[in-house]
Amino acid sequence: MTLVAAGYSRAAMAVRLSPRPGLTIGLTRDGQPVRSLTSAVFAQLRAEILSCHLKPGEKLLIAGLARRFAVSLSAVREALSRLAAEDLVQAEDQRGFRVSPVSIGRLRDITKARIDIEALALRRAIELGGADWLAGIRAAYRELEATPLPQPGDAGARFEAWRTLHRRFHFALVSACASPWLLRFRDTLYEQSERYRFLAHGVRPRAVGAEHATIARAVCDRDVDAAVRALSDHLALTAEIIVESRWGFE
Amino acid sequence: MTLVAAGYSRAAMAVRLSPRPGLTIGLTRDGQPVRSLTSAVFAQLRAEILSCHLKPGEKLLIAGLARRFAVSLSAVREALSRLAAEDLVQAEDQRGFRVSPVSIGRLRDITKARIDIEALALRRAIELGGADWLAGIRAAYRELEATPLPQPGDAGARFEAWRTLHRRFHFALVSACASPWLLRFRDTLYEQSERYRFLAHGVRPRAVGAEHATIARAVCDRDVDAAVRALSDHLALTAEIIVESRWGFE
DNA sequence: CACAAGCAGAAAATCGATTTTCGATGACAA
DNA sequence: TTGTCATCGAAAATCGATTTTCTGCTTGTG
Repeated sequence: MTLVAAGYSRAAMAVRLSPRPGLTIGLTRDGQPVRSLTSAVFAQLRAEILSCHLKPGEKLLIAGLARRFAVSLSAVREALSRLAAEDLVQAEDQRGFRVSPVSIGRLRDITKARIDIEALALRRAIELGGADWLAGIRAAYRELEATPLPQPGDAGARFEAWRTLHRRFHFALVSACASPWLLRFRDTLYEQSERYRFLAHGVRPRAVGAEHATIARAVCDRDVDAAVRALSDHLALTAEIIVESRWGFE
Repeated sequence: MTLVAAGYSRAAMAVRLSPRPGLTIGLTRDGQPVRSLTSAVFAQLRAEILSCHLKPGEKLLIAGLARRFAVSLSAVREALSRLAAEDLVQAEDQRGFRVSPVSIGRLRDITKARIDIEALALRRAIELGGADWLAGIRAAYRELEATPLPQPGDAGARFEAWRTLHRRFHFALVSACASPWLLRFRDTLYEQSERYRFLAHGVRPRAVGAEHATIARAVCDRDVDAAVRALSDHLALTAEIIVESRWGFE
């Protein structure tokens, strides 16, 4: 029966994915459930890199990861290849993989490019977005506001919760931009900066809420220039704070 | 001895790479020689997709490709994963890979995003570029001019030669932009449009040379607005022609 | 001492056998 | 007829054994 068969498939996948230590069944970035071991490994590694659990520059031993996740070498290799494509890890033929390094220079580049590209996307979104888009922004903003900013030393879950809402708010702003490619690039850069954001988390008090409010207000007023300016300032300030913090790697 | 050992390595790699039918030792995009089978397969597939030898939408059977290149399944899988990251192929868990489809909508998106991003990069390049940069542009322009535009029906090699120079000219324009991320995104989009360019090659006579000249002149005059305008027009016109051509896939 | 060559263990890359999933086809009941 | 469900070959995914390459250490030499 299809239902039972499908049920069985899901169950089988759960059986295959879940009992592996350190591997949790998650969702891909487009909200699809993970349907293969490789994707699960990919997601797990990605999360660990973004949260700097795997440190910038760290060598990634394929055999070690395979043992840790209880999967085969190929699964790990493929996951690493995919991460390399987003520049979260770097690959060199015959020499394996390592977590992409971080540096002030890279952060500056990411930030500048991000400001430019977010601006492009935001302009288009303001031009094209309808009432539902604005409603989405307001909802995302309210949710974000309602969630306490995680304090340094907070448990991972608390941090994750805020992080998800923050991501969602920023995505809501540009979601009406109607250009898959711009959104994709924006997403790549957002992800890149997430790692840096983590490194400098909580080093300096800051009125993030007010900044978000300014952006949201300008967008809702459809004031393109003010919105772009507010967003740019927001991103630039984040980068500044991170640079100031002089984090532990480099 | 180190030297002999190194020589031996290279020879061994050549032995391993070259006798495979349909697989040629090439260079990676950063000019490094290909040092692994996987990279060779990646490069080969990429070339075949860009030249539409592998048709948009076509299913890519892993086993078939592995047989064709005389390599293992894993090598092909990994190559395909990498291609998926650039959106030259699409992957779906448990369902394999296919060449990314083409469509008017996608072309429009690629073109719009490309115009925006090339403009960003060009502005920065004009701002930062020195004499060597200008010299590079002039050299690339002269070389491109000296090469006859390939006619429809021309041999692949002729086509490839022009294509390489064209790529090099456009890259020269923005090469001084000093932002790895912008350049990377630009490159991705250039590559994407190459496939479309191929589909509509030669459908309508056009003064490409003059367009390139206009761009080069404005850039050499450091006239930012004129340069950006000329480049945008150039890209937009290309897209228009392709759309007009109503190519055979969709 | 500085430097080349040789060697051994570690790690990456490759392979093809095995397992799992997909998808088309046909049987059967409502 | 229409919609389920079982079946079966094809294709994808996974695995771990094998081969190749790298890397650090040791030894020998000028």
